[in-house]
Amino acid sequence: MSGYDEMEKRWQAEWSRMKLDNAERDAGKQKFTIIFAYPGVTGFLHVGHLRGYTYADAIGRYKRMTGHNVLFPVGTHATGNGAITLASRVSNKDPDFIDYLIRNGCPEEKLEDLKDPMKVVDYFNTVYVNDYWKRFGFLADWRRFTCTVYPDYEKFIQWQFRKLNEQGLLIQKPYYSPACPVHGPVAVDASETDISKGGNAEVQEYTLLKFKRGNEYLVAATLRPETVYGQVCFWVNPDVEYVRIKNGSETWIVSKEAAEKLQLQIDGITVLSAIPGKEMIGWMCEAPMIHKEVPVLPASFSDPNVGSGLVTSVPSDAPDDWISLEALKKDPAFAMRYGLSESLVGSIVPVSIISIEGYGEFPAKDVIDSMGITQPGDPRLDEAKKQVYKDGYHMGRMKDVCGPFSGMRVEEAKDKMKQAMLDAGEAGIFYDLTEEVVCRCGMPVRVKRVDDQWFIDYGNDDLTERTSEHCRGMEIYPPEFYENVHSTLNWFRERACVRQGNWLGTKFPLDEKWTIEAISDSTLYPLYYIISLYANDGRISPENMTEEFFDHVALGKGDVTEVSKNTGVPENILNDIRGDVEYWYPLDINLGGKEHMTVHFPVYLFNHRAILPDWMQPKGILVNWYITGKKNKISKSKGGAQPIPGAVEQFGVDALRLYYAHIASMFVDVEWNEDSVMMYRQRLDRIMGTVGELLSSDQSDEKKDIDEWLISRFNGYSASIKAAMDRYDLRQAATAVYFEMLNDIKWYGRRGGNSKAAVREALRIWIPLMAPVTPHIAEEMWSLAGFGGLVSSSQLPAAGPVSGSAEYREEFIREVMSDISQIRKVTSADPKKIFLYTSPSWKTNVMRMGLEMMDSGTLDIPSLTKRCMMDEELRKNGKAVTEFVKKAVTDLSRATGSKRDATETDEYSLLVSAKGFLEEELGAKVEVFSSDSGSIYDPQNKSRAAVPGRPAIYLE
RNA sequence: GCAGGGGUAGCCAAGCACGGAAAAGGCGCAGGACUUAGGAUCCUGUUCUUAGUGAUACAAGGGUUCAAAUCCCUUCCCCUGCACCA
Repeated sequence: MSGYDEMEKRWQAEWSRMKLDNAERDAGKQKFTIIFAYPGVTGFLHVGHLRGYTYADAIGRYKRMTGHNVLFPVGTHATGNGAITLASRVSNKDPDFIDYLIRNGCPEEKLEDLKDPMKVVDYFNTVYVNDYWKRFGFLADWRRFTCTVYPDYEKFIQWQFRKLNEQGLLIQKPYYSPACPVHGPVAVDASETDISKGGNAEVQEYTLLKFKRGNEYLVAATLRPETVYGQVCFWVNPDVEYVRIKNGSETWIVSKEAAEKLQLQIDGITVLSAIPGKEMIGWMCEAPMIHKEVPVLPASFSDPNVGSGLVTSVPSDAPDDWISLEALKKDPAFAMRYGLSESLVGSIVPVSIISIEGYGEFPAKDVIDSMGITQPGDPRLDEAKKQVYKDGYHMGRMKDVCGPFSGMRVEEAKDKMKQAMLDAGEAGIFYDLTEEVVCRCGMPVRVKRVDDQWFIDYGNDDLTERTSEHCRGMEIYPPEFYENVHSTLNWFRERACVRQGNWLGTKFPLDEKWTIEAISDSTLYPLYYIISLYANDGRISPENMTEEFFDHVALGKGDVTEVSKNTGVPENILNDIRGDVEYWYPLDINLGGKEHMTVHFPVYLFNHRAILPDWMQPKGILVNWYITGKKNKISKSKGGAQPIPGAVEQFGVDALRLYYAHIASMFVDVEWNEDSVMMYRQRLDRIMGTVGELLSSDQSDEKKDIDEWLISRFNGYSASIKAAMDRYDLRQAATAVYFEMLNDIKWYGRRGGNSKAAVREALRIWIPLMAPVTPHIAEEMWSLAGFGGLVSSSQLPAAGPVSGSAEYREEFIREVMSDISQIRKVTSADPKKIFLYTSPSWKTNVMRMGLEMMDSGTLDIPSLTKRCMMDEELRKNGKAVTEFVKKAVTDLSRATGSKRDATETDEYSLLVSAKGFLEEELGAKVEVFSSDSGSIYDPQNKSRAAVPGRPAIYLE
């Protein structure tokens, strides 16, 4: 129990009472609009998610305190089948899931409700807003909250798609998508939201090779159509039952499983009859492209679930083929069992077709040999296959035996040969998943052809170009993303934007049998936060939100009176909305997790560019990396991380916020670690304790040097922190605020600083700087200091002047102390007396001359020496001067600033004034001498080592 | 496959974009102070060397430069994201 609960809630209530969270248009103030990419409603969030959100709030708060009118709206994304899945798990009384809900604080009586997907959405919306964002002290404009499945939001999305259509950016074409027979298209991805198995599967394109035998075809599926010139035989699994199928006018033979898959991809396929694999062994069939008769041989590796279940054999470049052929040759008895004569098997010789640097005639053999694989079925064959494939693809060249493709690079030949066979009717295309995928409902997921799939045409050159161009003028962090966002935009092709099946989401306006897919309905939405305000309080309703309405408020089209008449929205409301849009748009910052670099951000940019005018184009993007779990990622679905309410209770909100802000740069992943958060908790305790002491201790009105130092330092921080915050570098800012400034305050006290005025001035600088990241404690201390008002609504004071000399003088003292303790350490002595000798003034003079020459660019050892020797006084000291000049010149060429200060500081009186302090700190008597003065106590002649900025030291 | 990031002290992590003083800050560790029993706090130290102002480091190896963790090249090793998943 942190005990901060009460304080946090008190200030949150106060901010709310003062309406700090509401964003209202104010023409006299510069606006700043920021959002974070809203989360999907898929369950409880964990501490990792708050990282990005916290950045957004801290930035918003900082902007508020630097003269901006800030709009920071939030929402959620419920499109998809997440809520449906959750609801069905509740309906099915899935014990794990029920337990998960209860454990995360869902009241038991709520469960009945959650059988309804929309209630699930509502429930989690409440949790996100109240338990996470409000609890974290965010100053978001809650009135604008929206969710992608709200009827008004859907109107907006439909409008957006009409606009895309007007631009000619919606296109239709066939598409191959993983689909469940019951639920339609499903997402196959590592998070396994839609599916229960096979998250790593990918859709792969196979080339179907047709091997003619009489009037039917044995159909093999291959990933390597470029190897057809190396075909020497054909593999059939003798233990598998295959089927004849009718495809148009042709009869094909494939595995039963493949037939089922093909039916989803090719119309009119019917199964004719079964045929055991055994029966086919020994057949001869004509290989495509090369038109040679090849024998059908038995192979156990031929899997009915993969591809067509039949495999063409290219031993030269396929390790499986090579090893299986070898095995067959070595075991004539086995071959005989299938009626294969030894001479037939023996006559099959691999054909070398691809030359790859570093490989011999038969790449497959080379890999097998180097990996030490000796028989079929070795699990490493998979790896061997990948190796040969990869090297062949990138470095390979087709050999002379490859007809018209001879000499081509494999990369190029692959497509050309595939196309040639397709054109000749010798091949087909088939899509399959790389591993078994099972839907949440238990049905197998297969690749299905969808004929009239709609796409958004992100491949459009003009759009890509204009979007890319706009990005050059944006503020995009990290810089790497600024650089490579262009290649991401270029890489984008058509993207399927609608889907069918049991999904929550907006109906596609051009054809309502489709539902708009989850990424596509979340591209232009920041704009909707401006309008949602009016929808949420009932000033407008979904029925009002026609195309004309959005054209007017978003694009400024049409005449208000006319639009008002047609939409039923009063003119003044239309004017207000339009005015808000003109004021708040575009977005200054869109903040999202690193995955969005290739997902949301590109489409966000594209859609803005496609639909909205120049002045509404986005200004900034900020990407945050993740908080990860130990070893593996913490994830929403799999859990493993601390629930947010528990963490809040344990550490307090501000400690968590500071943890996010400071633990690492935004652009690296961080492993979640409770001890680290605790450390930040303690640091905040220390700061509050220190400030409390400062406020309660007796202070004087007396002015001291150290006061000037403190204020100078704080002014310096104030400026550098603002600079850091302007770059959104919260970490650097936090280092200064929570570490360096505290250290300085401590040093100030140690040096005897206790001026009431200086302390108050320092706190007026310091506390507001804490407000963006740790607003609750900042507010608490602000009020404790009696500064009046809320620090959260105050403005950061302008940074005052920095005194270089005050800071140098203090640095000088610290270095003297450091040198003394250094000497003490090496001598392990415990001196009773410490003698300090400041530099003789002739050295200071030499240094000054050096600085002058440096300024005029004429500094070097001989010139400075010469100049010194012209001086009567210096010449007396000839040898020492030459030596010092050497040193001074090297020093000066490294760092000039501190040397300049050194020549301008009266070190003797500075040390004398610090004498008391030094004696106390060092626990010894301190004597200060100037090397210039005639009679000094210096038994070891240490004083000759003294230089400006570095007094000599003698311990005794 | 496509695209991108990184290797700095025992650990985390700044700095590298605009090359110029062992390299911020934190953690950990060691000593001390304090005074308590707190997941305290405060000092000091933490590459080596040395009565200090010296030497040497930034994955490895080359190069450019008066000067490189920072720029260029090569090699090795890690990591991340990738479209109907948000």
